[in-house]
Amino acid sequence: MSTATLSKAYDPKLVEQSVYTFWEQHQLFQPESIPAKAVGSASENAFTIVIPPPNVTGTLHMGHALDCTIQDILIRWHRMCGDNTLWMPGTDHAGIATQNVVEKQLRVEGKSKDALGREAFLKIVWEWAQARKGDIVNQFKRMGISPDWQRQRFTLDEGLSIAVREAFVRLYDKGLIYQGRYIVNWCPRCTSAISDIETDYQDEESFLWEIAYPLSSEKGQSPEGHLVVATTRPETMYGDVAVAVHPEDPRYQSFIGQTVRLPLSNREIPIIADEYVDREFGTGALKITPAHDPNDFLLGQKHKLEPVWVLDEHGRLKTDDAVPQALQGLERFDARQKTEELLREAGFLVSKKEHSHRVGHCQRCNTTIEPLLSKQWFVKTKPLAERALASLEAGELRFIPERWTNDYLRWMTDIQDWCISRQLWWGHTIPAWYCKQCEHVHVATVAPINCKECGAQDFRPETDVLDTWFSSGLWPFSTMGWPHLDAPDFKTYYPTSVLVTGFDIIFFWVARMVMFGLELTDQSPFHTVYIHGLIRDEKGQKMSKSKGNTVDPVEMIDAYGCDGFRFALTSLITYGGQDIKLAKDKIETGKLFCNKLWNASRFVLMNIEEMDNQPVNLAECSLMDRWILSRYHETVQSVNELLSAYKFGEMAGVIYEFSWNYVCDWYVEYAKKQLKDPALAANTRRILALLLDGMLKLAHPMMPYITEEIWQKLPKHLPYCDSLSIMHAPFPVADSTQIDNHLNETMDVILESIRAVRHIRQQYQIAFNTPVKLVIEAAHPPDFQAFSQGEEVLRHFITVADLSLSPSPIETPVNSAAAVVSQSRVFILLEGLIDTSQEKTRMEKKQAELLKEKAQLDGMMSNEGFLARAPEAVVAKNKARLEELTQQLQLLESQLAQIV
RNA sequence: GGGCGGUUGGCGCAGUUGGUAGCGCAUCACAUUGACAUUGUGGAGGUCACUGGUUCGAGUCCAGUACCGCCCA
Repeated sequence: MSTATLSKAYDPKLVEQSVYTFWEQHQLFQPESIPAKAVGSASENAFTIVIPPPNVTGTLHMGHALDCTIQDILIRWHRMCGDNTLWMPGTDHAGIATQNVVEKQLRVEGKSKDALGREAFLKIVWEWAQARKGDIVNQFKRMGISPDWQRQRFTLDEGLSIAVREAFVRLYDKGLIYQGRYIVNWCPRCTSAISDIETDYQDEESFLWEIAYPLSSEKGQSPEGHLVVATTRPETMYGDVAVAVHPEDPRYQSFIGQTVRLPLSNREIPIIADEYVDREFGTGALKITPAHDPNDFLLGQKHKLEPVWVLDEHGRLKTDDAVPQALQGLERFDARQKTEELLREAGFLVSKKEHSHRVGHCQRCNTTIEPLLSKQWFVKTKPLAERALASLEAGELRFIPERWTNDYLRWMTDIQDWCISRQLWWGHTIPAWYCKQCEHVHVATVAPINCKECGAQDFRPETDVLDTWFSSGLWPFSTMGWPHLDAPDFKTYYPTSVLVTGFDIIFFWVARMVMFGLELTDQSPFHTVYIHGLIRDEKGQKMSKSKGNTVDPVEMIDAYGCDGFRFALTSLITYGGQDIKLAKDKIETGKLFCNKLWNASRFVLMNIEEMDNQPVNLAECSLMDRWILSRYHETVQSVNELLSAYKFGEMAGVIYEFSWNYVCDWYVEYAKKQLKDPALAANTRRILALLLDGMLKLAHPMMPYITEEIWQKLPKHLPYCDSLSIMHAPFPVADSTQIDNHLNETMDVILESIRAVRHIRQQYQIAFNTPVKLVIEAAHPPDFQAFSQGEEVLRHFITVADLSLSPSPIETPVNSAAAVVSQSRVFILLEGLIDTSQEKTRMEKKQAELLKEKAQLDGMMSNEGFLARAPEAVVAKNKARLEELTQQLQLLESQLAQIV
């Protein structure tokens, strides 16, 4: 990165790796390397983001690319603003997901986790996770992001594990964690409990079986001597402990209090009455299976019925007296079929009707969930949620876009206790020990010595591990050294500033971080949650491995370059957080923009080699100079405002427009002329250098590589180029005194005239470089002033042979084509014959446009309501515009009159 | 069933205090290399889903309808 000349086209492959290596070598991502601000403490100036830690399960996808691009933009911007900026990176151990993937791999090799044993299995998972972590970090680096890799964390790290145990014990001691026997969502494939929100419900076409349960009592008055129950799960009938009917159901009044015998297993169970029963559903008689159905469990509790377990952890019918021998050991769906057959044969099956209902599936492996009554650990969420809600109300936390607040509110308000124990091996073991003597439970950060209950010294440790989201919930402070309150990072960087993530994990993750943060640190872990949309494919479909429509971000980076890719992503972000449909031609746009920036820089660098180190001399500036500086400061101002407001898409648009449509299209072209003028060359170089430096700095957060590469080639003697890297160079600050709206209007007249003349040139097929004679009638004084000031600019852009400017009305020159600009007429003198019909068409078209606008304005201005109620400024603006329009129309009419 | 989001030129999308509809891509014409053909110049293209309301004025606010998508039960 030393020669000042650039190659003809931007080649990201030649730049990205060496630039990233440069950043890393100088440890520029570490907050310690940022020059400290003159005022404020390290903590006061801190800006912190913790990365949503990706699962070590897999590879990064487009969502990660978007997520980390947004974070990198914020981080690089704040870093350049001199903030004490920390971006904490890391990965998540992803309990179930990782264990599943490794188990699957073992199966391919003909091994199983149970054969290996816990210790050997965990060793393999660790190796696997370490390898994946490396892959993920490499992918992240390809994205050009700048987190402090020195601080990288993993949820199973020693420090984070200490935090997990500490948090568990504190919550347990406060009664916010408890152990209890409840129905949980059980995945028979993962052989673990999972939480409510890890369960996805899908509509399934199934059946409703109606089964006759014979009355066992002699007092039975039913002619058939039985009660017909309806069920979607006949295979669980061996675990029935009662049949329930509605207390006011006239059909079953006489049945209440009697008993029935379970077909096939012959166990006797009571008929009970409960208002919970829906009389309209099925037969109105409900079998109660408390061990295997959540609603039945509640009814069972209410009626003090002892549950009977008939399904084991693999979803097979148990080898147990309650289950008929023929069915013992059968998988649940086989058992369902077999049960149906047996019932049919024995004459108990009354009917089988088609029925569609919603069935829970494991989010990780899609296995049908088995509701199972078991002993699990839970977080009592209500008190935690109350604090979380209060902090939202107190304004300590906000969502962008705001609408997510409602979703978050509703979920927090209607929150269920959270099942946190998992029957897995990969994860944080729950810090609990059972006394082998008296079964007393001890919860502590370290193993107990003596039983508090009976004094025994023999303990059985808990084998269950915690839900991954438990450790993720501590992430913003466990990564900072909590529970050590004097840990330097915790003191300086906590609470963090912004959390950037997708809406899909608001409940899984964001909500839990807020609850834990408030409970354990007394502070909201961040003040702003920025929620972005999902990346979809070009047809708008969600990307998924099963659909095969996933796009690998690293492949996109290989093909289009990282900066082009990042620009494209950023420009597609909307403030409302709309999902993003990503097509390749959009990324192509980003690549083209990089090339444009590269070549503009190439031009500037080629021309500033000889430059001095003086600041721009405003007194020596031409109209064009002052105009581009005005536009530049305008751009700087809006980029800063847009970043403050998290409007990334607009920021990308503003930078693109300024660089391409202002600097490249106009200023660079004009600078070519000024550079040849000895009186202007030196100052022009200063302006070019200033603009290039500014553009690079503005774009750097979004496009880190190309901006660094080019910036390094700026002359080192420039006062604003003296830092080691653009990363630590100060972000541009607008000088509002240089923003000149009057000047912008003047230039608009000139630029519009240039376009009008170009249009006429094209119409008459006058070659671009053929000099033309111009006559301008500028009877409107401001126009005259504008043309007087901008004559040089006009001459340069339209190759003028001769130009005359009149402050008063003139006769229409013979053989001329005309355009009306502002309130003036611009004539091009044509040597050949004027195509009057073409002229007429153009004039009439313009006339029609203006008349339409005039009609609207006339309507408004003759409306008394408008004049009375509209703001004065609007009325004045309309009045001025109407005057201008009238004038333009007059000019057009006189022009048309002479064409005939 | 409840909630949320979307419907704007051929395509993809902007448009937050209501004041004459913008951008990118594609398209048409011209330009052939002096930073860039990964380019330049100019043009064409829209009754802002529909209905009604509020207002001097609605893409923008309110109510309802249709279609598409997501979340929750």
